[in-house]
Amino acid sequence: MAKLQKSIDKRNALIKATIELVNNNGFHATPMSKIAKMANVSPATIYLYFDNKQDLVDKTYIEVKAAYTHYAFATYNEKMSVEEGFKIVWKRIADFKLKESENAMFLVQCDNTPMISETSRKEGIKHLQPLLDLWNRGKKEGIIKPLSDYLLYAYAINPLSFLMIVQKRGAFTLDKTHIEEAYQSAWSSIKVCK
Amino acid sequence: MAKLQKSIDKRNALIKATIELVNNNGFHATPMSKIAKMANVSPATIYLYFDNKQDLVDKTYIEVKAAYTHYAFATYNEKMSVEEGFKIVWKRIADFKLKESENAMFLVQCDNTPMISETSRKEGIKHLQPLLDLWNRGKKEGIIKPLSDYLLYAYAINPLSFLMIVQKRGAFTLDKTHIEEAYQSAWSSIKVCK
Amino acid sequence: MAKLQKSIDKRNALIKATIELVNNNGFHATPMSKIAKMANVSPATIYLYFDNKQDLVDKTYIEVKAAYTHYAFATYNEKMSVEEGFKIVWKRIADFKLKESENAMFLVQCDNTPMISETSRKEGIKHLQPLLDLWNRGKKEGIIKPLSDYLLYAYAINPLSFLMIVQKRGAFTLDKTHIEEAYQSAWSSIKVCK
Amino acid sequence: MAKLQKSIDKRNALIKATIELVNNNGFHATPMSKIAKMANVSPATIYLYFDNKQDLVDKTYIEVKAAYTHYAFATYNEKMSVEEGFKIVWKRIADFKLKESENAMFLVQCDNTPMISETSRKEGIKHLQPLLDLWNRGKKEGIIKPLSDYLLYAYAINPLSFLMIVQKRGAFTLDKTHIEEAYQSAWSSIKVCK
DNA sequence: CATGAATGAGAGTTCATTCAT
DNA sequence: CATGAATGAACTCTCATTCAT
Repeated sequence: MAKLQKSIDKRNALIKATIELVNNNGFHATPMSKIAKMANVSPATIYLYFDNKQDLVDKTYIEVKAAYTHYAFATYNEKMSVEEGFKIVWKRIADFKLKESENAMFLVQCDNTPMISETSRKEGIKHLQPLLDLWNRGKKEGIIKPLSDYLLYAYAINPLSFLMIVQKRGAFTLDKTHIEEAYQSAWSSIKVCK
Repeated sequence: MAKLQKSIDKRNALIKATIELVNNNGFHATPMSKIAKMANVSPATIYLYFDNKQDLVDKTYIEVKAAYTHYAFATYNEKMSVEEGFKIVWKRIADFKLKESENAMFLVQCDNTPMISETSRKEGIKHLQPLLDLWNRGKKEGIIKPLSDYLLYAYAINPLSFLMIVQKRGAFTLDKTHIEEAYQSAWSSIKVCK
Repeated sequence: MAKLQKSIDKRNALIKATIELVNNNGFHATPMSKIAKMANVSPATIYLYFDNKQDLVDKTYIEVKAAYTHYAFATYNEKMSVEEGFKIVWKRIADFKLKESENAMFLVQCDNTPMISETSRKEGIKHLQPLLDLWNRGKKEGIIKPLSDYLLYAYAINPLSFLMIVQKRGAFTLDKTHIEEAYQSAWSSIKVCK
Repeated sequence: MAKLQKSIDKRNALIKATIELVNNNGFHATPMSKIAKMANVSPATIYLYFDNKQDLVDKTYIEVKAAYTHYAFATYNEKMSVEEGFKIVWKRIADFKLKESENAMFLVQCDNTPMISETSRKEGIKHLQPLLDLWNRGKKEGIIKPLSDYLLYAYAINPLSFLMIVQKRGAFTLDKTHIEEAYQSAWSSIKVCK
């Protein structure tokens, strides 16, 4: 029990170190030795928990992606109206990107870079289904524009990633007003104009 | 003169090879030796044109970014109405992302990764000024929402990058209808609703 | 007693695993962890039975060498005539090399490689004494050529190792006829021609 | 020209260092770094001449094997009588094993160990053909026993390897008399007794 | 007696960069 | 101007060995 607990701690420390270092340096500029050092273990220890570097970053990706979607849908349920449901999910996503920006930055880098294996990428995408279901419902009810899910995602969700990055780079600070404005832009880009 | 010409060819070949290889493998998984091979020069020759690897990728970034903005504004002039100007620029940007997707992909990877030096990033951003000017005009005329430029960019332009990536990954194909729909979403997210 | 029994089983399993893995991969390409796995024990357990890797392989060598010589002389006794005695021993050795080829291969690899410590090598050689005694008797009786024991061994015994190896590699299959021919060659190379 | 010469020198130095170190320590106990040091080059330089460690040792093997057979047949021609031809070749082989014992030891280790790739092993075996041709001639003429080539090799040639090893270990010194005795044993083991 | 977890040291290999030509 | 050869430094990963349990 004590042993097992300790193991999970080390695994978590490794995942955390991976996120931080990859965020700052990129995948290939992050040596295993630095990850080990930051996690306070020997380089060899990493290989007790992960097969190799690719496996480490893949598993990190999947874990962060799962945390992301879990957070996004935590307060949502399918009985909400489309507009309310979207608002709730959108706000939670915005929250995640701002409050857990380390995690969110990591996902952005993974999603825009050839550093994640294709299988892990697909694995990570699965958890978004509830949002796609919500949109389908909206389309049927004539509330959401009848667009491809990719287009809806591009306009309703993806801009938040961009905003998070520029904020992280210090060029700009997102405050509550901006969030509200962003939400309005998101909603107006996908809702059916009456 | 002949010599100089030859030099420019080599430089161009190096830039091109860098783009292609970084697109497929990422910055740090792209060795100088491969770049040299693809450009049909010796590794040592790279250092006649660029200071080091960072300089090579920085200069590549700036050159591609300049080509991008040049393309974006090629048919625009400041006497156009705000709506017309935006439409023209937006369509040119969409065009660039689809037709010159190698270049566009490269920019996306640079912009979402810590691989470009901060100075080069700033250097690359300057050329977008005409679009910001257009938006300012639109705000004054009450046509564009009075939002931060970052927000406008996030909703009006950035989604195109996302769409280009998913298309590149083969998950989705953008046709003319999608482009038109995307434009409508972009415009409705930043225009003032009357 | 039960505990001791269990220990001997583990020790034997370790020796057996060592032989098999070293045969297939060589000494240094055989990690302790694989030996442990094949013997169904923990890597740490090996160190309860052996001081270190060198000790493990040295003790394995001595054990196999002892088994080899024990087998060779099992049906021999010193009252036999020189020719009969040699024939009996030679046939037993041939038998061992063919029937216990795993063990025999292991000895060959040890004897042609710097993997065994010098002391263990000397330790292993001692058990051959009865054969040397037989030869000395033969020399005195004028039946065996008055050659150095090394020469006698080289021609009378060592060829069997070579034949075993080529057979193991699949290039060639030794049948009863071959064995008889080999014996004739062995004997004619050391007996005094009349 | 000067460049090319220098390259060949380095390659030769690497081959030589490989032989010496593998002889003393075995394949897997010979790190590339030591080979590099002994050859007075950087570890990275090895990879300009060989693909990897396996390739280095394979190519070394083939080169030494070629030198061995070249030496063996240098003074032989097919018009010699079978007995004379065999004697000449046998003596040359004995010479090689004693005078170029580093090379010969290396071959023995390669041939009794799973360190050489199967393809290289086969490549190395080809050059022995003239000896097999000689034996075939001898069999037809009724001078050589009608045995498998493997048996002939086991008794006529292979004992020399054993003798070389024990001499190298210092247990025994081969002088001219021994060589003559060994030759007689070799010849009597394969010739047809009249 | 037996272990799984942990690790320091070192393995093979790659690569950005330099330099003699 | 252009190069192929060379390399030191750093990379990922393995392994013999130890130790708390």
